[in-house]
Amino acid sequence: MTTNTLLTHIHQKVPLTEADNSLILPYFTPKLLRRRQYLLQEGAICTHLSFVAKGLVKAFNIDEKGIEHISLFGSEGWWISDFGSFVNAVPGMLNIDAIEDTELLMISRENYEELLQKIPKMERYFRILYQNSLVTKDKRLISSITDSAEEKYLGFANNFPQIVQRLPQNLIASYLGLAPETISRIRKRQAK
Amino acid sequence: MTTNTLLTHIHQKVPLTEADNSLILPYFTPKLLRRRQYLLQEGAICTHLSFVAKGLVKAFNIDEKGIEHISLFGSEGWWISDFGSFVNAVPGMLNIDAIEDTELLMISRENYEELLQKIPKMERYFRILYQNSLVTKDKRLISSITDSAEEKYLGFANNFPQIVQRLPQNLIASYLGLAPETISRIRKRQAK
DNA sequence: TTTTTTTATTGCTACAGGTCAAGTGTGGCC
DNA sequence: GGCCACACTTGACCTGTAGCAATAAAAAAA
Repeated sequence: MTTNTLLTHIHQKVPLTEADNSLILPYFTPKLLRRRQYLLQEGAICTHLSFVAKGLVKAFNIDEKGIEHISLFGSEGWWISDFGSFVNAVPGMLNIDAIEDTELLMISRENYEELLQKIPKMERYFRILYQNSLVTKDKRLISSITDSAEEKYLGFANNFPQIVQRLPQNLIASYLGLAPETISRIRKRQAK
Repeated sequence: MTTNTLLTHIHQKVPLTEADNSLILPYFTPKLLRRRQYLLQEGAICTHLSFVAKGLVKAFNIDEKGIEHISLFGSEGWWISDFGSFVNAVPGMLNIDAIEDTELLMISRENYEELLQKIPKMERYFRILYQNSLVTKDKRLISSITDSAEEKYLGFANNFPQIVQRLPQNLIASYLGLAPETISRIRKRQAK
């Protein structure tokens, strides 16, 4: 069941009892997303955090030239949202849509706040989750400033071997801030 | 007093009583850093989180070519550490040193863990702190991928007007992933 | 103050990676 | 099977920004 994925994921960070489980689950609503379907569009306020139980989604913004910049992929076990918009309840600039058919578990801002207040373990869970996310983002930031195109691609392919296979390379390019042609040339060089 | 800066900062996110204050403070140790003095060097395990009560520090890594890449500045009210190294207790790749004479309040990993367990308000404080940091880092990441050199510089100058004044432009360049000459040319263009 | 060190400016040149365009798969689907 | 839509490849060219070097200016040290 899709809720198991979530509970397992939380359990990895904070031990949960059966009682905890049944306390937590009512805060979440399941949602199915079909390939290409939008979860969020630019300008809207992001009202939910979404846990990806199955599938693959992407979050991206569109610049003045109309070019998509993917800032985040979400596959099994990842959370996805326009976090800035969610946290501050302001209109965001991110779009989120599904790359594959996707199963989500969503929690609204009100439920999120209540969950954190009522269940200290969940406050702890999110503190640890964010702690780890920060470490990951730091690394990505350093890579985006320090690394060459080739290093960026290889680093990504290394860190997310499963996901790379499921993604067309133009999406990888967008995520890494490279042109699709550049990825093509890098792959060619690698295949030597 | 330097501890006031910290308590005020925490208080902005979670209300504290006088009793809370005196419960929290013993977990921290003050430390003075003189200009150019190192707080942490590459390869070491980062054992403390440091709150900057006064002054200015920078965190940076050094690439194979010996070039410094600044990933973070810390001035009054900011936390600084090699977070990845701190969280996972592994050797880090960041150096931290003082740009100005600096007053820190430091907390060790053991004290940090204990503080979080014993004082739920502090668990909450750090969850909120990390939540906000994530939003900031997301923005920075998008900027580093989407923006031109000029947009990066102007965005930074806009977001941190106070800090820009205190920084030589080669450090700003390093932070933004640009050459110092590029900053110089941008400033010249702006001055038209 | 004078000296030394650090930082900033500016012109010239080089190159990584972007852009454009044309051509080549390749898989779904009527 | 043939058509359409995408994704990928490859070459030719362009451009923003880096790198270098020499000089000037400013800040720190003595």
